[in-house]
Amino acid sequence: MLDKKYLRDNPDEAIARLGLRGAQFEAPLRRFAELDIERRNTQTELDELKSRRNALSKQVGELMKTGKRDEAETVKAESKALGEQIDELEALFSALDDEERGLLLGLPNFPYPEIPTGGEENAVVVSEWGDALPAQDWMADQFELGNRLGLFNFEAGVRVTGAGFPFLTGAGAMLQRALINYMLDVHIREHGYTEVRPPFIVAPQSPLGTGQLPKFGNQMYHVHIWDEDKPGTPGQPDFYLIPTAEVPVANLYREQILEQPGLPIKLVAYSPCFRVEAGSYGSEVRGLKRLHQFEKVELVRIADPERSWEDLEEMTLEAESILRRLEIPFRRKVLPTGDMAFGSAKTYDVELYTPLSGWLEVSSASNTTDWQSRRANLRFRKEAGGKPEFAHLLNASGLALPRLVIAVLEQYQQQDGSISVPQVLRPYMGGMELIRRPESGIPQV
RNA sequence: GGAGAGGUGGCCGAGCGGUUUAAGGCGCUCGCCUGGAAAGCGGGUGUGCUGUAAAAGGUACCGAGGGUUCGAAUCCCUCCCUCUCCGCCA
Repeated sequence: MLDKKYLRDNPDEAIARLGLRGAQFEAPLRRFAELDIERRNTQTELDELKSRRNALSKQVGELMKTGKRDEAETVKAESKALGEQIDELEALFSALDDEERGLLLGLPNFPYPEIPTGGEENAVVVSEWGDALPAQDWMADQFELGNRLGLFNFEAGVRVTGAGFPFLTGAGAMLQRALINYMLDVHIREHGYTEVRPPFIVAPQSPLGTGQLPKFGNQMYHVHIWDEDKPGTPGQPDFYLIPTAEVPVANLYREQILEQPGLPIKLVAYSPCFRVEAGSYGSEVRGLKRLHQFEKVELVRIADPERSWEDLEEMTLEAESILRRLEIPFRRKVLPTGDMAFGSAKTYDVELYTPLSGWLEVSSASNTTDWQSRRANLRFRKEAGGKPEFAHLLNASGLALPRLVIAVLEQYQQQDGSISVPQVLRPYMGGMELIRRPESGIPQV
């Protein structure tokens, strides 16, 4: 959510800044300006009426006490009339206030000044690391490798749930678990994060705080509690499955004022992620590239506004450090204004390189500045007795798993068809050095 | 899921229709006192909106929402949550 006072005082600047996102926000911003004036005038008037009613009511009390019943009745009548005016004005006020709030909830964050404008094609690669491993004739892609080695089972996933919900099996499941544990350990032990195990199902207030609601509810799975009285007519969703751990973790301190918390607060969370991901199917997203359910280790920082841009740089490096340790080449892009998430002021995407699947996004690191914290009403006090101020909220995947698994499979495959387990993961896989086709195990069909 | 109790300021806790601008206490803070400190005494001590150059002031908030009333922390309705006991359960 943007700062009302800023919008009020700098309407043209606000229009120009949001204009950088491509879409037109002039109309809602102009409407906001109108509403804001009307709302405030209404409130002033309303407060005045209430003040008078309070005085009259007090007067009634005194008159009753001193036995002046008739006079009390007169004042009562006056106060009642006032009350009717108040009710009317109150209705107007809440209509204006609701519309204003709705408008504000529908506005994205201001982009950071120096980032490129335009769509996806304008993303700028700002750094690259590692040497891309060229594809060889004998190499197989992730889908074939996984099937051959019995690492996952897509058909079974379709049977059990539907497309996009694969089983990981055998060494595939172990590899995934090893990566999760390894990444958590790196962030906890070396980057100073505190681990959080969040709820995977959240009430609507939480995605409202992070910005998925009210505009993007159709990208999340809804959970309804069965109501005997009105089966089949769910109405308002009761809960959502989290699309990322960012949602519960960024809401950890929602509605709180943190007293001299010593920012940044660094949180790392593993979670499954559920996304509807309408559209875009076919061979391009075959295998593990795009799923309805995937897993992720997520970094969240609650930052001091004065140094949140440094926090963004640090977090991106922390995400990238996983790839360095696994010796997987990657590059970093700055997303242009038109390609950023709604709440982000600046986003880096980290893409790893795989021999057969090419560049794949495995992390997205964003500074949402005070946009999310305003929605979530997350504040802190820098010094005792000081004014509460909105913290900055940042998030970065550290990292998303399926595509990381793709990279490990494709890059670490051997000519004999096995996959060599990356050094750093071996302790997490009981010392396993090679993933081979199991001679015995569960049937694959 | 059943029965009972309860949700009040940073914390404890009173209030159960009108001197509540929420008693009292604790904590915090400022001042007085003191050589210094403790004790004691006195003042201050929330958040949002509004307002202002800044103040002052106004208004709302006693779990949430609605209702009754001239007036609601207080009465009524609905919901949420916490605690105790029972049941069920990984």
